[in-house]
Amino acid sequence: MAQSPRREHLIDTAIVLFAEHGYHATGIDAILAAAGVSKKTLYRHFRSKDELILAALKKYDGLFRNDFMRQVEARAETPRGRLLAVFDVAADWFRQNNFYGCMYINAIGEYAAPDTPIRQVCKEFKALMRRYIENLCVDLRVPDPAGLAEELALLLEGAIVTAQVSETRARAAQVAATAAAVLIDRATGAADGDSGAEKS
Amino acid sequence: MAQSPRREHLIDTAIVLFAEHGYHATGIDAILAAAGVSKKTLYRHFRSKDELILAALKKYDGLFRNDFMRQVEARAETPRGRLLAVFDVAADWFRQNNFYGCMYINAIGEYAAPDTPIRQVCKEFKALMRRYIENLCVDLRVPDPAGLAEELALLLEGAIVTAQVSETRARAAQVAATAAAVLIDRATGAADGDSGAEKS
DNA sequence: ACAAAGGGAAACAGGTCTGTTTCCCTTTGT
DNA sequence: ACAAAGGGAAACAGACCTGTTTCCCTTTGT
Repeated sequence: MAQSPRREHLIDTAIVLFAEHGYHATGIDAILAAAGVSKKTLYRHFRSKDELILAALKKYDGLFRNDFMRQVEARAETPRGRLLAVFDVAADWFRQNNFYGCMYINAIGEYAAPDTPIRQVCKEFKALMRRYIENLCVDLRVPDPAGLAEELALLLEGAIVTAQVSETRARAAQVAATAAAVLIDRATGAADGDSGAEKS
Repeated sequence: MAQSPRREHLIDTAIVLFAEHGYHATGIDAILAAAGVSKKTLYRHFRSKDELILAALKKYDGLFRNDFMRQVEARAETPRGRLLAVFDVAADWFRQNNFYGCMYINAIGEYAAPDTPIRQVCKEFKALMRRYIENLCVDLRVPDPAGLAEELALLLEGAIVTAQVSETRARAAQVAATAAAVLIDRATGAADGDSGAEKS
């Protein structure tokens, strides 16, 4: 199925190293040594390092989103439950000892030039994540699902970055989940003039 | 008095280049050429490139936070107004054509190793920003000012990152402001839904 | 069994990186 | 005016970068 097992292995190795050390700081030789493969093989499959970076970002996009959605859907049935589960899954992600933030955010930080393929892939990833959240919001039947999705996506991004910088990473996801619950409640219940202090 | 005008000019130039191109991708020579200064001068003032990076991050921390707070305080008088003004100021920041995201987030992306001085400076910056927001929340006299500050700080981080990736950058700040108003209302126990998210 | 392709190891080319040093020309203090 | 320091230009060292090429050994198809 895989075009070439060596090609895939190379991409998988590159994903790990790029995630941990960044893109400029990760030399070709480090990837080759980690993958146990020679330069000749690399340049048979990829024209340049940039092409390998692109392939890594594209493959990780599929892997990550697929895994993420699968976990969210395994944790809750209702739309509201799933929206909150997003932040539980994020918390698990943050707790991994090989968590180095979002590969795409980090990539954008190193490749700021507009209209490059790398930026394009990063934008697509973020758009697809936001769209996934939006689909959950649509199931919620709120008046403005896109608006709520934008807010929740913002919280998720903030949690990712805060977890990356912070010492206590899971805390970021918890804070985001708390705020998300408030925003969801407001979008679903508080449309009419409900002034009752109904506690969570 | 600045210790040395050349030293400061070097740091200022480095800030601009690091912000736009990142840290590994910005060579010493590029900074020297942009500053119109020779290597000898650089290595008279800094032992290494890392030390220059550190000096740039430390100086920018002061410049940015000072400017940010000044603008927030110029825009509103009340605690609530100032909390919302945070996102207006952010919107103006995002609109600048030399906006390349947060220098500290980008730095963390390139320097993931724990317990390095660079990471330390980044953590301190984020902590100081969060503390500034927390002080505004204390003035709001909400039951849990620290908790609200964490949520608002998360929104701000999310807005920064989203603006960095997105095409329509000011939109990110607007979404964050909308969500922030909801969170603030909830924390203050605002009776009805729309209690005016005006600034000024 | 034997030819053809795959691929590892390593040399190599040409750049760029950080950091040092040399030479020489300003500027400045006295 | 004159010595001392500051600092520009540029060569240099040594390392690392990407990407190419050569040589040789394995694997595989027939």
